[in-house]
Amino acid sequence: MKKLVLIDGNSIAYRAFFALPLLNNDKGVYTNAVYGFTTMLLKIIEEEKPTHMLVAFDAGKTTFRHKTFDEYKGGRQKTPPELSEQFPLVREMLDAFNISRFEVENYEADDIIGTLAKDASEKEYEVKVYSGDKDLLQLVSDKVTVILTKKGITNVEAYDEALISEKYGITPKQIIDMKGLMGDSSDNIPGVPGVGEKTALKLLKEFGSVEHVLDSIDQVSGKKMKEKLEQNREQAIMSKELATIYLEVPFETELDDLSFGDYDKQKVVAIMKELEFTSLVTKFDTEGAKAQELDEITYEVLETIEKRHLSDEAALIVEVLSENYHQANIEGFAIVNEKGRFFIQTDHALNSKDFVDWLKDESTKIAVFDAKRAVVALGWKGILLNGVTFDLQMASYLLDPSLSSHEISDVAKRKDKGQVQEDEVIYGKGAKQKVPEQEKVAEHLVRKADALYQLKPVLEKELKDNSQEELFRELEMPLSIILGRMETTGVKVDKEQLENMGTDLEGRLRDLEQKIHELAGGTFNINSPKQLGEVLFEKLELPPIKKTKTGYSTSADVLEKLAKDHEIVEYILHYRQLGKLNSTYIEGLLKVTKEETNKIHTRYNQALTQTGRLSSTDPNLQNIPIRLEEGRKIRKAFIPSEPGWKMVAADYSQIELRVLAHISGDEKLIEAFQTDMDIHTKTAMDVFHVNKEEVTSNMRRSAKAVNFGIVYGISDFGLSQSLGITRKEAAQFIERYLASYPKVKEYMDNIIEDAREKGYVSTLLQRRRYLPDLTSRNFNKRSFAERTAMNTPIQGTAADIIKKAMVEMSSKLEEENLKSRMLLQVHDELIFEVPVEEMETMMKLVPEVMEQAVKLDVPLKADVSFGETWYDAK
DNA sequence: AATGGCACGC
DNA sequence: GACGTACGTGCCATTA
Repeated sequence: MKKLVLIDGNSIAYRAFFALPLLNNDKGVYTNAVYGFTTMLLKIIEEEKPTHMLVAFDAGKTTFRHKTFDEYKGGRQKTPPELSEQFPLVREMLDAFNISRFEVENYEADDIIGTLAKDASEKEYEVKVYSGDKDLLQLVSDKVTVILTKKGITNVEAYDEALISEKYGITPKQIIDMKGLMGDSSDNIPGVPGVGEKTALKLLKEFGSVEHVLDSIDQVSGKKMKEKLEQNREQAIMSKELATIYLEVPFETELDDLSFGDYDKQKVVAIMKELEFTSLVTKFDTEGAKAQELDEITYEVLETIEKRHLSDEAALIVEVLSENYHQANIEGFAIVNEKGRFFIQTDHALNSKDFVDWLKDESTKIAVFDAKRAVVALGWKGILLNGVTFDLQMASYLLDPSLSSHEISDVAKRKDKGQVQEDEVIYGKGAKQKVPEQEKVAEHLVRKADALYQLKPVLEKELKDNSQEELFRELEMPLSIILGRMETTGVKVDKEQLENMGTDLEGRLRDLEQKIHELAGGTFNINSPKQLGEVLFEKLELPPIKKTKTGYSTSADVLEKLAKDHEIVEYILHYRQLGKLNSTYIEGLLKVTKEETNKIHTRYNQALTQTGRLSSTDPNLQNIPIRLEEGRKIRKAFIPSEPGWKMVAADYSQIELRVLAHISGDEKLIEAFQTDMDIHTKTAMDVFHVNKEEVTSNMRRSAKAVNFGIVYGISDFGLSQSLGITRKEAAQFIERYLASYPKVKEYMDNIIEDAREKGYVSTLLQRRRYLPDLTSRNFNKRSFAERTAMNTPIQGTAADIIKKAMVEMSSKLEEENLKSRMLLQVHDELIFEVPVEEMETMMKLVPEVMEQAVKLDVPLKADVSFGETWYDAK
């Protein structure tokens, strides 16, 4: 069946404008109304799947209604200029979607919609009308549904005859009579004074229409009402006339002209990108992006790969599709070099001695995308890849870590080199991901290799211009290989230990659950914040301290405040704590432990964080509990993979604050570290102006929180939260801190100024972070950017340092022929497994290498310890 | 499949 | 005067 969707353009744009905050893109163009409008369009297209579509706009200022009543729509607020300027963008978007739009002189959007709705229903179309204006309800029939915006923009309500009758007790046609009686202040339709919705509906239920009410005034109850109706006869008739949608608007357009479906997705995406609707682009791209038109590319599919196809310099694609590349399939290879463009099937490639030898050759210069992925995936198959000198992902990340994607396709577009489709277009995503026929894969891989080949010199030049060559070549590239080796080595877990802990936890969780249900007087899901909120704040009537956007907050800090009010709370907190341990750590870790070896192989993401830190996934081994003893026991399950070996852990002591002392040059801080003082006590002494003996545990706690704030760039609000004090007090704390360390204050001020001028901040080893928001007019954005400017050089330099230590540590292990293995990195900590005979060496070597990784004006300090398990290495 | 709330580490 | 306030990962519940 044919389906026509009619959209009241002005009404939806208005709704979107007022429902959304005033967004703008980086060119300062306001975009909230276009954004809302587009969201609505996408939703309509997806849900309604219309065969025909039209957006109607109001034309000009005067319409035929002004002849009837020249004050029609009088007193209306002028359209805000921030909205008016968005209408051309809305039209542009509609054109990209190939959606018909028009306006007709002298008529309103309503009339166009009414006329078409009538025409279409006569031709047996299903008609859906989208608007925010209740007037349109008069169009509802068995063929026509009117969908009104309720709240926001995508929250809507569909009105059919039944719903109108249920809500108002009248027919759609009587909506006009209702308006005639009650008027409409937004359109300046007068109606009958003193008659509102209630009275109008009552009258209509009794008399049926405006005319019948007026004919039967003597039967209307109430003297006052009779008088009013009598006095406003003409006004009521006129109001009804004004509210009536005109169904005979003259225009040429035929329904067939409104067909919808065929449009240029690239064009839509282009506009979305221009307006910075990134979330919509991703959504839209994956939903329906058709293969874009690309220029042809020539390549050979090689069955046997020989020396004549290979050369010292090449771009290589090792296509590993699964997100987790450990023991993963390789879908194929592509090579682009001066000899041509080649695709090779995986089995052909790995069976070719020439090819495998070429991969192993250390003297080649191979460019890849995501070196670690390629090396690790090949490594699991027993193939060495040794000649990688360029990783496009890494280069793009170092040049600008804030970019949301460093994918070849995106870098290619950004730099306008090569034509590459996004992987998602070729393979799909989620459950629908699949590998298409070989021809498609071959072309895609070749295009990627080709782009890589072209992009390498471009990004190399940029790295050089940024003085980031060394960071790239000497630090991150070697580190990626080292991390790959750590991941492949994996860390052994004592499964039985985990399982036993799990059994214990499950028992205790059951007991706690029972106790909680008892105290609550009924069963509910404690894991559901919604249900928990109802129990605590409604059933038990505890004071709701904080709200979230969906209901009551039940977070730990709220519960802690409630603990004194009801016994149940401490049980819930305990339940949460144990539940977390069981689901995330016990079950989570068991799930990812490799059966045959009892090893866990995490993956580090080296091209993600804005500061230069690593992150770890699948599982995340950088957030294994330590703070509470209960959780810390999880670490007992991490053990050496060889009998008799031990775990060795070394962590930097206060590395960030030492970095701060170095870059600020603050004498007091430097001295504190040179004499290896307890830095939090020292801070307390300086901030509270007391001597060492007078520092109370509370003073030290506050000082520690301030130091924490410095390291992580938190706001006065953040500090107030962690100390449980007011924002003002927190701000004073920070002020006093800065007054105590004037050089730190100077550094903070200077770095912001410097970053504003240059547009970015850098770390010791030239890592960069751009901060465009430093000049934002938005106070929040600007403050955030300022804190980032102060914090990133500190945290980023600390990241540089430990990375450098890792590279050096790796060389040392190799040079000295040590069997010890580096296993994990947790931001300021390195974990090794070490054979007994190397214990002495390693206990000395590891902290030495870490402490000497860079030379600062303060000493670096690394504490090292060992044990049978990670837990014992403390 | 996406979003929100919560909690873990640094 | 309000905004919404280190980052990153992963679990569970809820909703679409």
